[in-house]
Amino acid sequence: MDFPKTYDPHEVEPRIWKLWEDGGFFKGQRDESKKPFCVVIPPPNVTGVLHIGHVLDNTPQDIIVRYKRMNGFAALWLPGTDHAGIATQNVVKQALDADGLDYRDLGREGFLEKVWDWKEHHGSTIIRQLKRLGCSCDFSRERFTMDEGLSNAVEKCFLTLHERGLIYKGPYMINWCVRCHTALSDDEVEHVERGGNFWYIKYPLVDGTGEAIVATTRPETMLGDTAIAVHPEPEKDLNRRLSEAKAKLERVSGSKEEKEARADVQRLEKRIEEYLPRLKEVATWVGRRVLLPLTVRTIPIIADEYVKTDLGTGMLKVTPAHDPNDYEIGKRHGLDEIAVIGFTGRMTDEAPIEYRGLERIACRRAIEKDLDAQGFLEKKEQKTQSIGVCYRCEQIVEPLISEQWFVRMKPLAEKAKAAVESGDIKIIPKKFEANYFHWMNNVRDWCISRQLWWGHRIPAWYLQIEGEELPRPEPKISAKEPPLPDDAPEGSRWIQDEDVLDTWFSSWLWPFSTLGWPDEDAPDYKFWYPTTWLNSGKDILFFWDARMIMAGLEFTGRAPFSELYLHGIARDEQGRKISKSLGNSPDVLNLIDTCGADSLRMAITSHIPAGEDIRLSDEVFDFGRHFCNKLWNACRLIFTYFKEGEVSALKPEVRTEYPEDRWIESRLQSAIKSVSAAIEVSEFNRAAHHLHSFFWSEFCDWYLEIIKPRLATEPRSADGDTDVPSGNTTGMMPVPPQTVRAYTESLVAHFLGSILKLLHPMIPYITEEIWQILRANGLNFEKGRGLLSISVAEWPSFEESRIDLGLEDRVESLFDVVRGVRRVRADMNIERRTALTVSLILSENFSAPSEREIDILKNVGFIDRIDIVSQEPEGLTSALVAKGLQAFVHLSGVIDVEKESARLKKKLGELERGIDAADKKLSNPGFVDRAPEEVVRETKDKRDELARQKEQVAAFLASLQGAESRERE
RNA sequence: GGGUGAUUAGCUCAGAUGGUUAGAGCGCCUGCCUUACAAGCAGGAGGUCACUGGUUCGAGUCCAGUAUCACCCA
Repeated sequence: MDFPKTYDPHEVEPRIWKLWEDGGFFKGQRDESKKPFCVVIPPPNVTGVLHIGHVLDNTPQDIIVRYKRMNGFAALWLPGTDHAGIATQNVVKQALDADGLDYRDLGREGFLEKVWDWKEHHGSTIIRQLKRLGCSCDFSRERFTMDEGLSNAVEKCFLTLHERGLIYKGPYMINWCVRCHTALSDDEVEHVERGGNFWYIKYPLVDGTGEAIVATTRPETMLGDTAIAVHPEPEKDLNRRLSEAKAKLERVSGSKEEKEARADVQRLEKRIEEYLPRLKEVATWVGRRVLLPLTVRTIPIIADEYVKTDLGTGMLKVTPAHDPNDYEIGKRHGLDEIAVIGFTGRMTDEAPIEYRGLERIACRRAIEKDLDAQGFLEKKEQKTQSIGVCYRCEQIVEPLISEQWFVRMKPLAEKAKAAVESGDIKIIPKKFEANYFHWMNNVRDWCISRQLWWGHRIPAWYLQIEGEELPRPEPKISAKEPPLPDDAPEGSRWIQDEDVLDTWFSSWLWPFSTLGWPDEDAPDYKFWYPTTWLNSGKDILFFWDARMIMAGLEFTGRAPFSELYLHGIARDEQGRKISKSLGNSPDVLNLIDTCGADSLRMAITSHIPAGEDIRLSDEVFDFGRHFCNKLWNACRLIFTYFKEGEVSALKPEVRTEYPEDRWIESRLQSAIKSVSAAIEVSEFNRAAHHLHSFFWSEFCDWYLEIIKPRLATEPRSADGDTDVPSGNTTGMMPVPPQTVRAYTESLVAHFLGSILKLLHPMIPYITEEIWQILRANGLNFEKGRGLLSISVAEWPSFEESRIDLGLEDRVESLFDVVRGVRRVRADMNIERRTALTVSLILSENFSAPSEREIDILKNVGFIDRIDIVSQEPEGLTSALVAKGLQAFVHLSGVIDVEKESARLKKKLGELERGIDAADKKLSNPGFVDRAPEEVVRETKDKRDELARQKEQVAAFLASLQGAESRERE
């Protein structure tokens, strides 16, 4: 097998996926000898197609699952989809529309058949696409919220809640979407600012002695008015408001809020002066009646404190059937609820005959015209207002009263709150706990019925007695049709509730229903439940996560997962939410096609801040692309040295005579430690950054450059004179004699193997492809199953003993010399082929460089000659200071003295700043007395080192100027 | 109206438990097609850490307030 010049994800990814699938590496195995680790996928909508949100959602899951799998856990990532009631019904309806069919003509059964049909043919799109992203789910366990097992779970859940008195049915003001024909939960209503009007309508007192004037944004609802409300004690109320406003003014006096507060006080004073008499007058009207314009009805004037005294006319029309606040007022006063707008958005038969059947907005226009014509319209003002629209179709939501099913949430919330408080469930990042508690403390009952056909039908049955016009209103709760009562006459029957349950009512059971619950003996449930870690978008913390916690505790008695990881949502470059309607979504499949799944994953992983939103741009994607390219090419370089024969990648001992080996080994250990730690606490961006910098800036930029000559020039066979005696190692194991080349190859292979493994959870395809190429060429990276696929290879283990900080320091000093030389070259425009000589002066604690160290300096610094000297050399030099040593680059004939002194002066400034900072601390008695001893000592050491360097730099500067004038002479 | 969060380089973001001269990628400037990579290499410029106070020997980090933005809820 060859190592292609470029990585072609389009060709590689399907091949690798097949390898994984054939190998069955992602199948969850209930291995009692291993610790279980289970993640259930947040089920994507069955109508879904892969978009950037899914990438954000699934990449972290795959990273942690692959990581745990490599760490020897019995890992299971359980995939599936939800049935997405409204969305799916809409999709199928539209498909039928396109064929010229009306779903209503098919009837409920016929329509559902079509939906199932659609699901069978199109429903797995998103699941197929998850595979393209590289998700290591156990696809043999794919679940669907409408599966038999999950439907049983829903039934069981409903019946149990009903038994426990936590489910009830009742009239309720719901948000109704006249287009989707269903109730929307509060969460499904979006609030938008839109232009609108205030209509001022006159309601004459029936005795003709005056008129009430009310302002409304929805004049068409006046047909359903059943009262006019005024504030009972306007004077008291206004004075209270005024004194509060004054108190506030006092409080914010002097701040920027003062202006606003002062305006508020003035507004209230003016209101009291100009409008209070009128308010007091109308307050006396309570109990009288007004004529409802355009109708033959009269309605009472009532007193209610909800009416605002400081705004508008101080009179409020009350329409209990069409406004949530009015509904509450109506309840308090026992008002009639007259529904003049129906579920289709058209006026009902309760409206006067000329308006019946009109669409609500058309009706509004007709009402305005008629009011005006009959002299009931006082005026009309423009006003922007916040209105609720359906999150799915953006139609204006209509508040309507209807019979709905509810879950009592308070009792469930108590336990769910406690689970997070006690730490049984950890929310990551922790800051979201505040949101969680806030929601739990203010939880409202959950309306779970939806007026749809597609979904779990509510298991409630109404008895239709033969001969009676309507079914009995009291339902019987039962999974199956109950037997008829003995006394029911012939022809009687049970009618099941028409409504279905909210889709979230099945997804809140997902962590256990997918594992076999309610069968508590189901093997998967026993082994993997409770699950370990759950990922979700922060936007569905309440929709889904909080409810899952409630359901888990209520039905299984256990928290459904122990860690809840929340990520942000995707935005475009301008910071706008990615949405279908804006059309600002990147084409994910196209990105995968052209750049590869790994590039996308790496880009996302390294850019997603913990719990914050991610701004996507081409630059972000480039980051991942560049990284994969770099990895590929580095491996290709290494491969060119390997391909001649078999190399053992089994961990060799690191020999002492190669400081670069010990250095990179030490750095690798740090990387293993920090990457593992970052993944353990779900900080994936941190893991990505560690790997990026370790691999690129250390492994490639330094290590590979240093060892190239060792790989390229040393003979492969042992017949040269390069044998190294055994025993000269840092480790315990004796090393058999081998050539330098063979030793280097196996060492590099070992490093490479570790790097590939560390990267694999983030970029699975490319690492697997490289693993396979190297394996096919005889590299025995691993024993056992890991040989077959890196996805089941063993995660590198951290070995503290291989970290050598002293050595890292020494090597860094050598690198500083190289960096300094490069800088001199760049500053002075010295070509690389121009020979340079460097003199080194060592400080006491820096032992003489070995031959190998001198070689390294020469090779990567392109230095021809290095002398160890004890005194600053004669002649023009550029001087560098590093920790433990000074270096002089001989520059007679090439130096630009001006540039060089400018550089030294700048360096001097930097050092002085550091010394000043340290001095400031050290001269502060508080610091010396109170700071920890260690910190003081470090600061002192630091100061001494900087001072030493400063002295040297100052001396260089002086001698540079001296030498220059001497040369000039 | 209530709640939560954010504000660090031109841009996107890192900066555990307060303690080196605040970092990276992209972009920018200079020089390089050096036999893995121009999607690259080497070097460089660029930040009074939103503002004002406070706590502390010491604040990008903790506290209070202000401003701006975002999200959630009403």
